[in-house]
Amino acid sequence: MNPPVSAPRTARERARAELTREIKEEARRQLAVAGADGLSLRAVAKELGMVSSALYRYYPSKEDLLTALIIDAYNALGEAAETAIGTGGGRDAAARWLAACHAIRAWALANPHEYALIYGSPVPGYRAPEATIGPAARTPLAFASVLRDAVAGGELAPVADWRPVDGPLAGQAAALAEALAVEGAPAVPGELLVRAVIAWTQLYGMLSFELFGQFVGSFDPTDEFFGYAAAQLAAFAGLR
Amino acid sequence: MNPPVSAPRTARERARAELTREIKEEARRQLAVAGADGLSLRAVAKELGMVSSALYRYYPSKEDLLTALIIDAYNALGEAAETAIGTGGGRDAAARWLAACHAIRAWALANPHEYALIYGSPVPGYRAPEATIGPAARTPLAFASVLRDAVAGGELAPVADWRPVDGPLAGQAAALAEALAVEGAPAVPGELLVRAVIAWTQLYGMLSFELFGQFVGSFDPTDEFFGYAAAQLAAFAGLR
DNA sequence: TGTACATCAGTGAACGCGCGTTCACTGATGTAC
DNA sequence: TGTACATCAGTGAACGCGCGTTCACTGATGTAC
Repeated sequence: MNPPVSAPRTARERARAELTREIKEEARRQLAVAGADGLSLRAVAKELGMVSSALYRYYPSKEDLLTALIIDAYNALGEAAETAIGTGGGRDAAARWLAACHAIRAWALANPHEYALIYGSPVPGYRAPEATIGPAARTPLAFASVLRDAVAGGELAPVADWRPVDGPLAGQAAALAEALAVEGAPAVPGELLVRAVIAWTQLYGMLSFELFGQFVGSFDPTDEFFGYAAAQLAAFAGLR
Repeated sequence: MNPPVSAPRTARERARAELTREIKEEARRQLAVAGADGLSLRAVAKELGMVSSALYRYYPSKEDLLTALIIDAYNALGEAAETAIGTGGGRDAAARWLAACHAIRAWALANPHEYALIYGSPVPGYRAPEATIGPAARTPLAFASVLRDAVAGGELAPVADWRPVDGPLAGQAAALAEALAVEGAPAVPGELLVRAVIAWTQLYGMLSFELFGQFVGSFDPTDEFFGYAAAQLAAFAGLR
């Protein structure tokens, strides 16, 4: 009946873990209403029935609380992408890629301020610490796994309008391919990577336009356009 | 030797016009350093050797000053795009489209905070007034003029990987085509519009990634990638 | 051209607000013997 | 099991700051006669 060793044991430790979480959740709630600039330690404390100075037992500064929110947002988005992509299960690479695109959009629409926190204009004066790098990489790595599977499974169609990737760009692509390489899996060609990153940036361009209101008066609501563009760009990248 | 009637005549009017401009320029300078949230009327006034309440003779509120900056930013970007596109002059549609893409990137890199002001996450609590709509439309309208010229000049290549545009998306595209129609010019097909907007969003996705630091560790510096992607997407849209 | 009045720019003080963070403290929880 | 001490959570007051905006005012500029 012993709890796992890593779990908190004493009442104090349990209370601390819980409050650390509750503070973060209340902060996230305020973020959703007022955006990153509207986040106020005093307001968070008041909502939790504490005095503002008490928060400093849990987060050494406002910046640390913000970092925790950013890491959570990256992880939530990354998890959504990973879940949508799954392990394959009979679906082809294009279907998995598209599922990730739609999952990312769904998450962004449900959490617009968290999306803005990680993909919008940087919070002035905030410098992302190293701890955010891993979580930030989850979504791109999930996409990369689809590319690897597509290469391994021969699920790539010859792409039209081909322009050779050469010069410095070829070098960058090769370096990126190496960084994404996985033991035992065939390497992802640099050209495919470049096209995939193009599709990836298009995805975020659409999302930012939709969330930040740039589509008002053209493709608004954006559902159809999004679906069309995502499918078209998966094909553009060569996935089938 | 009379000055034009619309020009300010009295010393008072001249001083007012000049200070209105100087306030805006000092505000822009602070924007460039600290971002939209760092913009402070008191700091602007201090820098100009005035007292903060004096600004209210020129802008009724901080929001109005921000609106002026936003309008200026849209106009500056629109003008850069229009200049790059020009009136044709022997260049084909793809070349003009690409020139606009590169001009927009150059402007964005030179004015990152102004770019963030108009294309980044919305300033919390700020609601863009109607006066921003016209300036905001300049850049998309400039792109649209290239599409019209391409249609008129038969400069469209058949696009590969074609997916039919139908359902609600076709309706939106048709409505947009109508809104962009110009007396005497052939209509822009909805399918072309959809593809062009895809290319357009990809452009801003790349720019936001580059400016907000998401390319660090992959395609950074981004010059080559940008050039490749822009050319590839102009072809994707069917421009040649 | 000169004078009387109206208009307007800019001042300086003040209002009322909210913020992040520090610090000495009290009282509860946990630990060692 | 009971006691003495150490650890830690949370309090409340305070510091020092900057913000947008209002308002009664003075003095300069412009205008009508």
